[in-house]
Amino acid sequence: MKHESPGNEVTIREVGKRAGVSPATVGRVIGGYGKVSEPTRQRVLEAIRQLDYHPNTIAQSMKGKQRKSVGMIVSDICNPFFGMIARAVDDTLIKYGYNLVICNTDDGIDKEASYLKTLTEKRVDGVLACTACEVERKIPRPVRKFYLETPTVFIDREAEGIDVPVIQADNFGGAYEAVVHLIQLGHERIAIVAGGSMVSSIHQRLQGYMKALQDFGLQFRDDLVKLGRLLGVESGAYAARELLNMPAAERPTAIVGLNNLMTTGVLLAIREAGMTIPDDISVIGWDDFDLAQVLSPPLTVVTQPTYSIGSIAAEHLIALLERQRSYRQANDRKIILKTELVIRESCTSPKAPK
Amino acid sequence: MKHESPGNEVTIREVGKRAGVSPATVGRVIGGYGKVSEPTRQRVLEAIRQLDYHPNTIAQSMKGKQRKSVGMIVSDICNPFFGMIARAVDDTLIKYGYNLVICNTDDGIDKEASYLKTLTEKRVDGVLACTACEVERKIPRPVRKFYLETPTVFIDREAEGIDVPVIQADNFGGAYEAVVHLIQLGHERIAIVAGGSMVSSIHQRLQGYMKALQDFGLQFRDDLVKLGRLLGVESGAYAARELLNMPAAERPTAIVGLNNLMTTGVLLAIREAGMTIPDDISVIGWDDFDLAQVLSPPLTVVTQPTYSIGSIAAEHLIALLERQRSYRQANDRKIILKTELVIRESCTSPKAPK
DNA sequence: ATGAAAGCGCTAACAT
DNA sequence: ATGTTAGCGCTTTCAT
Repeated sequence: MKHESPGNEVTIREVGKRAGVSPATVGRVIGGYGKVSEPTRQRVLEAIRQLDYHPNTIAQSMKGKQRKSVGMIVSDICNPFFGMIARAVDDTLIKYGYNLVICNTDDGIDKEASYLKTLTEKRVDGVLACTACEVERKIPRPVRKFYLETPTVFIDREAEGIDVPVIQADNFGGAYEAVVHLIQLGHERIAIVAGGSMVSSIHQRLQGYMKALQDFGLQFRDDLVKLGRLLGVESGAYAARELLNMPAAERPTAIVGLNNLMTTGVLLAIREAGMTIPDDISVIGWDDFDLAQVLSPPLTVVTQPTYSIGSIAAEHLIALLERQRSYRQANDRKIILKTELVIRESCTSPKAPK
Repeated sequence: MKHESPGNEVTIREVGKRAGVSPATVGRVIGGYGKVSEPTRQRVLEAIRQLDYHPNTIAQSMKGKQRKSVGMIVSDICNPFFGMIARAVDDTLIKYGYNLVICNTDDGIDKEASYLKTLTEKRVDGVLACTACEVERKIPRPVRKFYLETPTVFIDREAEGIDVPVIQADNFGGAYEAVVHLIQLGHERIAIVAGGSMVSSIHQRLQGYMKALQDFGLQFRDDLVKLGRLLGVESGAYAARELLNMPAAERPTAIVGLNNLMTTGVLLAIREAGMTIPDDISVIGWDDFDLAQVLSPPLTVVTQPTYSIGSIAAEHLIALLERQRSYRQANDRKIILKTELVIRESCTSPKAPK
């Protein structure tokens, strides 16, 4: 375990000694500032090579420099949606030399608060957050304070009264379109299965759902809206089972899953119940995935440009960090990207309409 | 943008002033070392609260302390396998107060080398790596050097001549079992679709495949082993198409996909070709996933204890970091976890056995 | 063009 | 029990 035994680290000073120059000069060549003559420069570079010197960014940070790292708050990196976001973010950040610190909150606001605390202590330059803050729930003081004081870009979700830029999909529109699609097919009892907590994106989707019902004169029934206790496949299956166990006359003829985990759960429950899609029940998922085309039948889904959401958010944060004024303007505080309804074969008209 | 404007940071010194004590005393209370009287301690705590002081871990690191952060090398965090590993790792690390820095290499050794460089510069305490190093390929000097000098635990893959602990599944055994299953069903032309590069875990699976063929007196045909160019669904589909386009007498009667992306690609290609599973062709996947049960037919897969691999690796690294000695012993340098063949309905006996 | 020296915020002897 | 002081490795004036 020779790594980092205090004291044996190669420093700027030793490089200087080796190259026959002062530490300051070495600093200039590695930092690329000030003036260094070409021959000196080469000698220093050679010494760096020989000693296998690596600048200590920790020490650099001490002199007011950036840490070149940003934190990312997600519910769960296992979830392909967040995986894709994280990937997009990392791809973008690395172009600017930043590293990504991942924090899984499971949508728990306390876990989020705790991660935020360690991120502050680590003095990350900024954060990208799929916050666990819920609609109409009070936000812990330290959480609000953190987001207000630290360069932050929200992803997918926003939080009331925390005015930072947010990049998200058109959740309202996407849900509206999906529900209208079902209504036009003749469905009148359309259920929604959402998981976890009442985060802003889910809230928006629910609003889109309700607006569609309303626009088409359909009665809203709150027993058709299932909010799983947690965000997970099993939770989605549980909710779907409740729906499927209703008496035939009340039972929904269509279900829309508000995220991929919930949708998987719905699919599981339908198979369990021995029902077939779309003959017995129509299904729409949220977020596309490769296997969707391979399911029998191929699944109709609402797609959002997940990768773009991540990369735009990251670019936005970088702009904030490099202090570009233009990004503090009101008109790009909120970027909403279009969703798309990809119609495959999991929806038809209900057997006995009405 | 008031965050971190140099100079306005609340320091130990201001806290001291506020509490009427020296900076050193403040350090003692936040660090929990040395002796502080209870009243003083309370005054300091109060000052910390009032000023909303947060210790600067960057500065702490300067005094030889740990950074409390570890890097993690993966191919692609989007891949559910790596997502799950990352999740397990983060869950474990956070218990010990460490944070996780994610690095996506796309299995490119140069990208890996470049991330390793920034991780050294950031002086992470250690790293967990699904290395991109391939079997029988030379490893860049800096990469080998890094792994040898930095506390490292390999995950899923190892690298020749880099003697660090590794946690992995029984790739050989898992593949052997899957292939024997197929052979016993009567298959004689069994294809393998692997993606990306010849990383040690894939190599081991291939060995298991070959051993099974050999043990049962089946001829190895290298046109039945497809190594996709990249690791991705499309690459898997491409490979599978080549297999399916073979003349019927040569065409494989079974395909095993060596990871979830490849398997998805195989499924896609089979559907495209209008073939049905398992009547026209049997399929086994690697790595289980929730939707596997919902496919028609439900997919037979080789499962590995992914979460455990991640958490064991993380625990191992922590032990290396905090307890050093005991974990440097030979007998736990390599931990191999059992796989399991989950038999569902995607395999039957081939229609016209020879 | 290069060097000397003063910190950045904190820890850890060493004093008192 | 608490204060003083000297760095950690680097950047950055200010001299030379």
